Amino acid sequence: MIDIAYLRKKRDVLEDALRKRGYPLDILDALTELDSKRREVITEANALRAKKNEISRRVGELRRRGEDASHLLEEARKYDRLLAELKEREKEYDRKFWELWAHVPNIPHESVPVGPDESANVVVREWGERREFPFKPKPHWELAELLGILDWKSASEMAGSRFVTYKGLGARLERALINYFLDTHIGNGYTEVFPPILVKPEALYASGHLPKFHEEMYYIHEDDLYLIPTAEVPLANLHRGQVIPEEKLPLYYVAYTPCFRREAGSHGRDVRGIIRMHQFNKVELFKYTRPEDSYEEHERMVRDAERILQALGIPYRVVLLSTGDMGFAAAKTYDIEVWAPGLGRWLEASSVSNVEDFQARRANVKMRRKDGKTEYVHMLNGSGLATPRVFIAILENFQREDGSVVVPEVLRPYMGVDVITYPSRDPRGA
RNA sequence: GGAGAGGUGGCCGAGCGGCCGAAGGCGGUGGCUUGCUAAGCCACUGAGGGGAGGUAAUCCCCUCCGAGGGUUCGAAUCCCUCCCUCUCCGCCA
Repeated sequence: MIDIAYLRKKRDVLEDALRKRGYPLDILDALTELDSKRREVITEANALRAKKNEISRRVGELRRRGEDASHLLEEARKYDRLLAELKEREKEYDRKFWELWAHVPNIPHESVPVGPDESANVVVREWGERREFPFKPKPHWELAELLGILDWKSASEMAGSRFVTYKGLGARLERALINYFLDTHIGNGYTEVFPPILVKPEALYASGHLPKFHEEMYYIHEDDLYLIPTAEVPLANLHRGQVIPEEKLPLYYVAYTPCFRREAGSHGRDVRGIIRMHQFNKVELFKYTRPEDSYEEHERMVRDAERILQALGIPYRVVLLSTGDMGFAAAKTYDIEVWAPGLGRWLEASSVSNVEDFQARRANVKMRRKDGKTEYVHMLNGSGLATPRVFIAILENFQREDGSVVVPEVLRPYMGVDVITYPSRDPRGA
């Protein structure tokens, strides 16, 4: 949610923002109309309430002196019907206005390239050498099959499609990635959080996932709870309704959670392998910052995510999303895409966004300046990283002709092996 | 799941039908005192919204005491529903 001042005083900025994002502008006229009607009714109702309050005050005075107040009571009752009707209209306009306003996306930052879709995205930098293979690199699902580290049959039988069972060194690799990501970020000053994975609707409203993305999430009707689609949700709710002293900012958090997505509307896309799953693991970075620091912190967050891929030796590129490709809440987003030679394409492993005060307004998170004034904080989120895409990149980039996979150096302490070979066996157990 | 207690401002904590947006304390800000520090003294210090005024200083009004309804001329205070926290019991990883 953005500041209404954009509608009232900076209409040109707002129009420009919607145009850049490819949103229709007609919503603004409706909003302005609703806003002025709403204000009209509020003013009228407030005046009436003031009158009633005044009468009540006088009744109180008379009663205290033991005098008769019946003529005032009669007068007060005269206002009741009028006030009741005004209240209704006030509520109605208010509801309509905020409902519409909640559909207005964030204002893109001036550094964001303008364009209709991903074709206008800009590759900011590329890191690492894309390896030349003397043989045809296999896609990860073939490698996983050869190594026996992913079990599709058991998963589909117990849970359906887009679920997988990691086995042996596959399970170990997954856990190694999670631990390595967490340990690295904690070392960079992020505080580890392990939050609830089921959350109430309010939490999703605050993060901006509701009402728009209900269909994308798993919902438990009996308890009115949702499975989180990303740890961004609980992390954005960590300080809901709070006022944070300026000197405590910035706050850095990192959380590992499983993430659950229904992937409605993506039937038939990425059906092979673990590119797109209903359940996957992700280590999420999150920051609360002062408004003046958020863009610098944004850059640092991207670097924090990149550092992991550098340490793993996975080639990647950083893409600055265009106005047409950015998410609803974001003011600026970088995607980090890893190279998957078996698939022959780049895969998004991370998305790092500065949402400025967009979520802070919804979640009502403010900071207190040294002079006592309060202001909304800025919030940033980014994957650091999503494991499946990194899992894929490791298998496909470090595969050998026989299908075995060399484990990146930094993961070896977590893995206990240098190479994943068939039969995949955990050296410490069966 | 059963029984009880409670949710008040940045925090703690009074108030239980009428100038209560809310005593008191802590914290914060400004000032005074002080050789410095510590202490002390004084003042200020919640949020959201609407309006007037130069999109200023400032002023007026409305709303908010977990959320939503209700009773009443009037509710933080009474009633109902929901949410949350705590204590005890039961159950359980």
